[in-house]
Amino acid sequence: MKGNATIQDVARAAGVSVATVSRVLNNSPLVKENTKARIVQVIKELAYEPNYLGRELRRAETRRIMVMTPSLVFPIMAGVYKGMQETAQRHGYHVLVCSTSGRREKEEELLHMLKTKIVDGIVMLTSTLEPDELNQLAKQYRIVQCSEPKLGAEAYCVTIDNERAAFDATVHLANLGHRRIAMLRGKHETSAMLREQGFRKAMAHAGLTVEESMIQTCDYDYESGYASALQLMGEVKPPTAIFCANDVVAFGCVNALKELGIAIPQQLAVVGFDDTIESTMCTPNITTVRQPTYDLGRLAMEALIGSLESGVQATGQQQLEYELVIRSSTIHP
Amino acid sequence: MKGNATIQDVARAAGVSVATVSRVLNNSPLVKENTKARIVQVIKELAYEPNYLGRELRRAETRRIMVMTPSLVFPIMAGVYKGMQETAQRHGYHVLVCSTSGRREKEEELLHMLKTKIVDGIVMLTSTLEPDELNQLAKQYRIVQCSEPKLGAEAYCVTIDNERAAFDATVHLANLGHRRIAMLRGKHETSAMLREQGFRKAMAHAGLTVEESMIQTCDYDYESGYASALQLMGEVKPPTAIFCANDVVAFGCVNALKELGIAIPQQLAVVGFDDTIESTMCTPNITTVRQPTYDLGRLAMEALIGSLESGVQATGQQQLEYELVIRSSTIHP
DNA sequence: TTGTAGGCGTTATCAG
DNA sequence: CTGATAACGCCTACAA
Repeated sequence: MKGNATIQDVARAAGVSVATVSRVLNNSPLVKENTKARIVQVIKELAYEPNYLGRELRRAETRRIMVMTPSLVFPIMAGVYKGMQETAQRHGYHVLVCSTSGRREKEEELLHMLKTKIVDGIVMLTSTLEPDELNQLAKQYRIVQCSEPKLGAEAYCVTIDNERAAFDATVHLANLGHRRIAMLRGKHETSAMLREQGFRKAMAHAGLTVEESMIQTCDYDYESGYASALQLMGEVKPPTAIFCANDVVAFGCVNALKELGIAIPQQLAVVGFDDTIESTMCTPNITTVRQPTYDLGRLAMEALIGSLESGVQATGQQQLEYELVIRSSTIHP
Repeated sequence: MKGNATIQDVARAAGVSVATVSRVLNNSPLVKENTKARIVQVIKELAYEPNYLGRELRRAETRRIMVMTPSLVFPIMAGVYKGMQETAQRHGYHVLVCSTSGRREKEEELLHMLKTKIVDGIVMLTSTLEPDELNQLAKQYRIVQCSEPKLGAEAYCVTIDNERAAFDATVHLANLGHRRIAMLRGKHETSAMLREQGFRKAMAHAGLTVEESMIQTCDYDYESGYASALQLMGEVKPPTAIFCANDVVAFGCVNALKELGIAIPQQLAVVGFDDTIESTMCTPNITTVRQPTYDLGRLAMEALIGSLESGVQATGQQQLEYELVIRSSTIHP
C-alpha cells in the first residue's frame, strides 16, 4: 500500500509549480482557466487530497472546535449540539464532540488537544477544573462555558437562571399544597448547587422547613433516580413531592414509586428538569423545566468563534429564559 | 495575547538545541539528567506545549481514530463507545466520536477528515456510501465497519447475525400463539433488511402468512414507534404482536397501545431490540435482543488498529452471539 | 499568470 | 550525550 499523493506529485504531473497547485486548491482567481483545468484533472486522476496537517500548521489554525461534554448520551445535549453544530458550520468551523465521562483524567486528555493545537478552542459543558485553573487556561487558550457555569471563572458562560428555575419549580409544588418536598440534586455541578439554593429559598418563602434527609445527592441517570426514590420513601416521614435533578432521574423515581403502589400525582408529585423526551415517555408525563437548548448551544458557539476571530478571550455571563412545563406528574388532569 | 512558546523558545531559554528538547519531549534516555532537568524546568516556566500539528506532520500519523455514528444519542452506542474507547486507549490511540445525523453531506465532511489526514482511520457505525464507493475508499484509507454491515463491502465488519436474531424473536412470538405478527423495521440499514428476512423466514417456518401491511418502516426513535403503533392498530385486522426495530421504538409502541386501552402482553405482545436501558424503564419491561455492545466496539477497534499497524486493510466478517432476553412485554409474569 | 524560496513546529539522521 | 540540518506538506510573499 503506497502513500497518498502530495501537492508535489500533482505539480510534477501537471508540469507546474506547487504554488500554482496551491492556488487552485484555494481557488485563487490568479490562475489561468487553462492550467487550472489541467491541474484539476490531475488532482482527480491521482485522487489527491491536501494534507491538512501541513495546511493547518502553516495557517496556524485548524478551524476545529471541541465541545467537551460529560456524556455523549445526555439527552439534554441533543438540542445543544444542534445549536452548536449549525452555528459553527455557518462560520466555517467544524465541531468535535468529546466526552469526559466525568473523569478528570479524560478531561485533561481533551484539554491536551487544545494545548497542542489540534483544536482552536473549546466549549465546555462540564469541567472538573478549579475556577483559577480555568482562568489560567483561558489566558493562553480560547474557552467558553455552556450551561454549567463555574463560579469564579471569567470565561464566557451562557446558562439559565438555575436558582430561579428551581425556585419556581418548588413554589409550584408548594402551591399545590405540598409541605414535605424532597430534592434529588446532582453532585458536583454548579447548577446542582444553585438549584438547591433556589429550592431552599422557595421552601422558606412558602414557610416550609427543609429536613436535611429530604435533600439527596444522585447521579444523572435512571438507576440513581430509582434508588433515591426508594431511599426517600423509606424515611420515617416520607415526602409528598420530589423535585428531581433531571427528567431521567424523575423517570426513575416515578417507576420506583409505582412499584411501591404510590399514586402519582395523587399521593406524590414529581418534577423533573430539562424537558427531554423522557418526560413525555413516562407515564404520567413529567412536569419539568424546559431549557432553551438550541440557543444555549448557539450563543456559546458564537461567543467562542467571536473570541477566536478577535483574538480576545470572551468573558461575561448570559442568562436565557426557561419555562416551567406543567404535566400530569404534579397535577391530576 | 501573544502566541504560545515553541520548541525553539525552549531551546533558546535552556541554552540547548531543539534536538535535545525534542529528546526530552519524547523521553529519550540519551539525555543527561542534568540538562534534562533544566529543560523540564524551562518547559514549565514557559508553559510550553508541543504543537501536535508539527509532530503529526513529521510522523505522518495522528494516532487519532474517528468513530462515525448516525447519532450521538443512540442508546445502544453507549456500550459500543466504551469498548472502542478502552481498546483505543490501550493501544495509545485517541477516539473522536462524530455524528453524521444520517446525512450524506455530513458524512462526506467527516470522510474528508480521513482523506486530509486529520485522523488515521475510521470505524463506521453507519454509512450512506455504496459498497463499491466504500471499497474504493478502503484502498487508500483505513476503514472498518461495526454493527451495521454494508453488503458487498470488503472492509472488516463485526456484527451479530441479525437475520437469525430476528428469526428467534419472531419464533418466540409465534410459540406464544401469536398469528398476526407485525414488524416495525428500520429504513435503510442493512440490519433492517436482514431482520426483515429473518422475520419472514420465521413466519414461514411457523406456517404463518405475512401481510404486507403488517411490515412498516420507521425511524429509530420514540415518536416513530408511537405513530407506527397507532397506524398498525388502525388496520382492519390489527396485529396481536409487534416486533420492533429497537427498544425506544418498542417503548413508543407500548405507550400508544396503553393509550388505546390495550393490555400488554395479554392482548398484544411487544418485542424490542438492543436491550438498552429503555427496555427496563418501560412498563411492562420489554422483551428484547441483547447485543454484545462492548465486544462489538472492541473488536472493530482492534481490527482497525491492527490494520493501521500492519498497513494492510482489514477484511472479513465476524459475528458475535446475541441473547433473547424475555420480559413481561411478551409473557405475563 | 507563474515560479522560487522561506518557513510553520516537529522529529530523525548523522556527525561530533 | 549533544548539535546541525534536512525533511514532513503546505502556503505566501516576492520576483519574474
